Amino acid sequence: MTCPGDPTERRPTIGRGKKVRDAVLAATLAELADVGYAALTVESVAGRAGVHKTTIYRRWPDRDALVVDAVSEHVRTEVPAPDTGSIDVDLRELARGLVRWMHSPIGKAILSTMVCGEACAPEVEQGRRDFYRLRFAQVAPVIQRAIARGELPPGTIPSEVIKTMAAPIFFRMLVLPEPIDDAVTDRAVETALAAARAGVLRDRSCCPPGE
Amino acid sequence: MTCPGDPTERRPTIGRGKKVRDAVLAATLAELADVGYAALTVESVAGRAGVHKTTIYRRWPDRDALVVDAVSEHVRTEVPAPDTGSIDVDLRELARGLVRWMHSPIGKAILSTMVCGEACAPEVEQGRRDFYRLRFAQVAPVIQRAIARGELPPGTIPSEVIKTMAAPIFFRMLVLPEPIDDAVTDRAVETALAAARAGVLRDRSCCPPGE
DNA sequence: TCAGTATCGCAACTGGAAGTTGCGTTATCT
DNA sequence: AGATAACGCAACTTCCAGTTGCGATACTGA
Repeated sequence: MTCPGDPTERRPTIGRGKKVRDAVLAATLAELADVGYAALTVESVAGRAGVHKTTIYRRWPDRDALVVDAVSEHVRTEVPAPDTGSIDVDLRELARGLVRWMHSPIGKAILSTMVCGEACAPEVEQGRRDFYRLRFAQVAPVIQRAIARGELPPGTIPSEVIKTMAAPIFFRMLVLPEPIDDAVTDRAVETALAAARAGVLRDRSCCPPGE
Repeated sequence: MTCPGDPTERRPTIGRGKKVRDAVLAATLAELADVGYAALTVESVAGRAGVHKTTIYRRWPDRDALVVDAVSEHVRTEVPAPDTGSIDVDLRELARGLVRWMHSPIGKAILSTMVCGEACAPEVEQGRRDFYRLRFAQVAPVIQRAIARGELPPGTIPSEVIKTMAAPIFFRMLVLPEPIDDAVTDRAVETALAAARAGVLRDRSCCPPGE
């Protein structure tokens, strides 16, 4: 039984270990972006990483754990929250960033992992919830500032504005699927703003419908 | 070489054949609803249908063809287009119907088939496009009548209204995922209506922004 | 009713990928 | 330089997709 800080403890990944780990995780992301979550095989990842299959299984218990590990490294990336003083400009910038991210290799890798419906590993499920919760929290200040400036009605729920903006983009990317151009992106932004300004996205439990 | 109508031709599925086919397709839908598309195995379907695996492979070339066949039978179902004289009521009825369908066994079966990201068989891909195109076409008259009544601005694109209403529901069901209650459903409807009334969902190539 | 034929059940097979095990080899740290 | 942790390798098991050959069975048409 070794505890953290125990002088007799050997760190599990040192030197060569770290290089292998990085190579495998990078290869996993590349495979995810190329063939998607369903078609990803451990042997392909091993080949791409220049590593033997056994090495992967010694570090990660199974395929899902590997994917979760590879993805979660890039899940905590900071997304810049724009602050131009105009909610129209800020929200459009967020939407364009979302679309760019969706088409990037890492974005595609994460998406293909996280859109497995209900039938995915519990770790993936939990990771997905954390991911979106974090993302919404990161960009909520953009909406809060707009409310403070009086651009959006008081009581507007920031996460609802973000979701309303993001929903049509995800819908076209994952469900339909249709190409996403600037017109689609702008329409998503304007839809979210129109709904927010109409008071649809307010918390109704605290504020009476003062229409 | 037999041609259709050739008197020497034997119909491929008669008598016993039809019962087997129905049992297998029903079992496929049940399995889809239970475990989803990714985890569906031909042997499970065979067991549930009380049929041998070989029988399935003799009638359908592979797993995907079986799923497509099972699903496509239920894809052409008519969805009633409400006509109460009020777009608010009509659209809310459409949204509630969508949510009910999503939670039904057949709805879950179809959804789990159609949300496989980019990595699904071309037949599934094509079936998905046809499915949504048909659905949008079926309910477009609801929007068109609202435009004719003056409830929505002229030039409003019916399919855009439907997509804007449906997107948040799919988003919460498939991406987040969050439970979908009446508040979420109503908010999706009001968002679509607010955007339509603000002129966001009009065809901009034909009508100048008469704001 | 009865023969003919299509369909089905069954068992045994190939092939690919997940995941495991034992052992020899290499790189890293002290 | 030597001990040791990490890696490479090969050989397995298991599961499922998909195939094949043959014997059994149920439907059809006369």
